[in-house]
Amino acid sequence: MNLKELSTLLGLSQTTVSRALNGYPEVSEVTRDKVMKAAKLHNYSPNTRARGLATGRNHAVGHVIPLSTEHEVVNPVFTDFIAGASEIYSRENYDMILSIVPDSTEADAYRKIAAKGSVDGVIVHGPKANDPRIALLREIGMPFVVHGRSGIAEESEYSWVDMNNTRAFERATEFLIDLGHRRIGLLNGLETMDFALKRREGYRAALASAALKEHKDLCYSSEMTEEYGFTATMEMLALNQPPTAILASSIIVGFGVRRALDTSGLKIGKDVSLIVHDDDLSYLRNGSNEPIYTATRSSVRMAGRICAEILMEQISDPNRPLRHVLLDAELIIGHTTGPAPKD
Amino acid sequence: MNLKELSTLLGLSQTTVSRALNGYPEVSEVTRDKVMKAAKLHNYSPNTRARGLATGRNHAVGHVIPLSTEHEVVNPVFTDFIAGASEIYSRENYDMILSIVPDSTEADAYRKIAAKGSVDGVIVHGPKANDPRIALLREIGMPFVVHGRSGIAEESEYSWVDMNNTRAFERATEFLIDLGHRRIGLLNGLETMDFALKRREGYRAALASAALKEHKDLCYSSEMTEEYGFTATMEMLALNQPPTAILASSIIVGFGVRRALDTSGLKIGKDVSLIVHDDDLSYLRNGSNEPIYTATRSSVRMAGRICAEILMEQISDPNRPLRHVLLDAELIIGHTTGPAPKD
DNA sequence: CCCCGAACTCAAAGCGCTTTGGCATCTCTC
DNA sequence: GAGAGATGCCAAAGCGCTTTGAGTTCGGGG
Repeated sequence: MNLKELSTLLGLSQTTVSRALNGYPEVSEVTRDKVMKAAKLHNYSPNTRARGLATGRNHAVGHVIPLSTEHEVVNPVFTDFIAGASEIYSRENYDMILSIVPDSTEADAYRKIAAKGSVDGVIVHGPKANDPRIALLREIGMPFVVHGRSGIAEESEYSWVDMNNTRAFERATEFLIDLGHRRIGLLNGLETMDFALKRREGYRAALASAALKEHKDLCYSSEMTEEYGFTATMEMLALNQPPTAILASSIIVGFGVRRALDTSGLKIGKDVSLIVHDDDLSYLRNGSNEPIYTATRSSVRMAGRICAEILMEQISDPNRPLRHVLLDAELIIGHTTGPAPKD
Repeated sequence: MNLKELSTLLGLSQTTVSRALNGYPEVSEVTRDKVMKAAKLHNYSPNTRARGLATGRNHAVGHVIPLSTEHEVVNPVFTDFIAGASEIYSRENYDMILSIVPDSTEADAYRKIAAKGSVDGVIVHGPKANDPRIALLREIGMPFVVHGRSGIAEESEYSWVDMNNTRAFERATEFLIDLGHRRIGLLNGLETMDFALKRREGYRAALASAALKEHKDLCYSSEMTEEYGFTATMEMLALNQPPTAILASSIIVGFGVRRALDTSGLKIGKDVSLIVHDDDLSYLRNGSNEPIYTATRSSVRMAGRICAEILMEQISDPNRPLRHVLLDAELIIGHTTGPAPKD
């Protein structure tokens, strides 16, 4: 069923039917009603391509996922993020187009997306420490929102939604220091990524203000897998002076830490304390009533919602001022932290 | 840059340029070359909407994710699946459109997608025991591939890619029985889902052929979270006759089981054995060299690739015969199983 | 030297929609 | 009762592409 068919069926012109459906005032309520009913009855939805072609609007946004050899953004965090974003999209009747592109061809991919004109805006995932995509998108002139930030310099020049990574990890480290811990391991994410750098800074700041020095052999940086948590922890435990506390960059890494401690016969929260960062993932809840892990928590799903909302805003009116949202993580106390053991 | 601009720039007609770009034989190699170069230089990509309108082909496939109150398909398994699928899509230059729709309006959503004509085919995720979507899509006449199956009756009438869930869980159960276990807990997924039902069948079959009876209080069914694994295990351990082995439907559930055993001071693989199903998720690897958990393993990412490939086939030639792919899970032996403890 | 087919190229139609500008018809107002 | 302004509807253009059917050019055989 297309417009033409529907309109001949109704004995009206295409114009009138189109206007009726799109809420233009030039059509009487009676007619509009008739049209609406007929549309529903015959299951008519305007063809998106044609509509897009005519209006220049796609009702679609793009999520470009760099597929790199070193870092996979298609991860559980990403999943929850898009779950959040799509809540907004479905409300606004927008489609979400996912392109997973090898990061070698990423710049091209963005240009191509712009040229193909199939989306009205994009969301940038997993910004690196100094990410060329931002300049690129500004140059192209397509509305975009970054999940995270990239470098400090021009962060006022694009819209972003970020968690306060620095503060979160600073706070977590302070908490451990207050508990008497002096040797604190950091299982960070890949430090090519902006968020990981910021977390590192926070960790460092807390140590510094307690006049503690950072030990190189207690600081790890890698893709955030369970295996990583396990291996790194085992390595640290084998040191002459193993850490009494560990800060893990995700709950999955935390699982690995737990396994390593179990394997080594150490009691979590007693022999070794653990704080994880908890993205509040729907499938990896940190306890339902009561938290299991002591954690810095910030819902990535929420971040997805906010990003999407800002992008919608930006699309509907490109002249809106840029938006910057900094979400604070809360420190929640679970069963994996305790006072530093005396030796 | 659009076709018109590009062609005047080259001093050629739009037809010629279009043909040159699309590989038609009516254009000389010299011309084609010039056109190609210019297109690359000026970063020209044909507008997808216009192209779609003209050809009726979108170069896009849809993934419809039912968002239900009881079951979230946006889960880590889904993530790896689309990572696999998109490997194929990006190779074939297809877009992936994700729609997350409330499952109450799901039927409508499919009709609407068909009517809007923005995709050439769809992949059906998370089929329920008897899923109406399949009949619906056949009626609509849009190419589709199901990840999983739905009921036994007409499974020859649509394309699907599934894991042999029944066999996998039968084999795992047999393995535990061979180790001497008699009380085997099952932490299944939601048994409204087809895959979970099939797993249950396999479990049941193995028990039956060993002349063991199924204990209701050892069989759980729920969304596959860590919390679920923990809670259910704690409950079972509190029984008069707790299980000596547990079968968990995912590695995440397995994490919960591990935590429950730790909490209870029980040694995994000794006091209680554990087999998980391992979807070989990139972020939740079951060990890199050597498996950690004893598991039935089948790569969901691979399933994604195969689904996508079949769908591409089906789209390019709707008359291709339907395809049915049944992937067998391998049983891999990790450190979480051992002979049943004597009491 | 001419004609014919091969090799190219082109103008124009059409995909399904929105939107501009215009045309009836109808209702007031003076 | 006529002109002005609403009101409700319509025809047609145009979005950027593909594709049909119709040229145009060129080289080679008769």
